[in-house]
Amino acid sequence: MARAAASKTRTRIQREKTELILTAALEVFATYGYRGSTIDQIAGQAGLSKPNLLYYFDNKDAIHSRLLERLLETWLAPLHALDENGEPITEILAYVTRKLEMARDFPRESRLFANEILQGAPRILDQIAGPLKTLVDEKALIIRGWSQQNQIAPVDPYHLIFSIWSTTQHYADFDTQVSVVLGPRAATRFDDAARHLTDMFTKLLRP
Amino acid sequence: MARAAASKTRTRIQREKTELILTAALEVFATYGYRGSTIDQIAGQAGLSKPNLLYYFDNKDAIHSRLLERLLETWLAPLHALDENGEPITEILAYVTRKLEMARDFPRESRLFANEILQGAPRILDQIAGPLKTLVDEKALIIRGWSQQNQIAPVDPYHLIFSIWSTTQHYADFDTQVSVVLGPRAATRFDDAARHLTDMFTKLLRP
DNA sequence: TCACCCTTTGACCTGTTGGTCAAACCAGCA
DNA sequence: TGCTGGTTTGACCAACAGGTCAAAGGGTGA
Repeated sequence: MARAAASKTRTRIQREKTELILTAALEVFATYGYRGSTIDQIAGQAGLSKPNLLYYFDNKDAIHSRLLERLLETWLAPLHALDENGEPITEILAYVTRKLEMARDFPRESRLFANEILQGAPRILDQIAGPLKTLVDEKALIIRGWSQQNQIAPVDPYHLIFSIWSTTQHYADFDTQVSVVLGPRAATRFDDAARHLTDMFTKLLRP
Repeated sequence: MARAAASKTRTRIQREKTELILTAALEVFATYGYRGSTIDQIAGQAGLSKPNLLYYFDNKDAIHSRLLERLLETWLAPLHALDENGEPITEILAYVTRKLEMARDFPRESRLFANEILQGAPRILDQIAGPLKTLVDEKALIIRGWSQQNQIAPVDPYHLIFSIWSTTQHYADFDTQVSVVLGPRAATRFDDAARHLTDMFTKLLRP
């Protein structure tokens, strides 16, 4: 077992190198998926030798797992923030906006997640079936309540959430395609997307 | 070079085995991506030995390339069918429906495509920048025309198309997540999605 | 039926990948 | 300044992956 992993990170160097490795690994895993990525690639990206990297993490899987742990928190935060007591349409539009900002600011996290789900979520199925599903169920109930009180148009809350996830994450996961198709217009893709999605979900939800 | 690849497929066995291999490879590549898949895996899935598989295809890349070639045709067909002379909203909703049916009936093709784009589209960038972009530009022009003639509400045609792609393909690419989150409701996910998306795009486009 | 060519396979080769280890190296504190 | 324990590395290993090849096995038309 790697020395540094035997106990909680304590020295300055350990903190720095661990972070360095995770950043490099995020880049690599997000692009090639777990099986498509190699330790050498990650080490190279981090500017370390392979044995040096393995001094900080027990093995390839440990790096990946650590990334996924962190990911879920970040990932669920925006939905968590959806407030039952806020103005319904404002709340949902704010959620859309936050998700789109995450696609813009954390595209690698989005791709890491996409890769994992595409492969059948072998390593995070528990988290999907547990915390994620719980949170979605909870928020779906709130949205259904808003529907029933006629504060928003009648809508299937689950498929609404899927629509928000898919449309926003598309700008991270399929950025290659989006940018090529848009050509020069790609420069303003996130602003244009914000306008488009705000418009779309407003029209969908207005009672 | 593989014997069978030297000339156009001619014998019965060649036709059958080639098809068998491509089907197996689609399954494997769609799940693990190019680098994450092995020839042994594909051979195993097809019930063949590795050398036997390599008798029909020169190498791993040849199998993958063949799949991608076929994919683009299938992939662009529904958009191609969008008819300038049809009733605008009907045409676009029909496109949404067709795309959703493809997500339901050809999820592996969708995932293969998603995997390729996620990795930066190294092997189909030309096709994206060429035929795909050309087709999208052409159809975007039609949609813009409909907008300007007030047959549909003003909308950014490119981002409309992205929304259609993302929402429909989500049900193929993220099926693991969708099914887990929906739980027992998952049984009717495609019908529910059809209703939801029809509703959403109708409201978006109605002038 | 038999020859011919298509098909299949076991053995093998080479490069890659995940991972180990002992030894060298270095940072910081007594 | 000299320990001491954290850090780094080159060399190495076993398993795996892509791909080759010669030889054996079959299907089918003459």
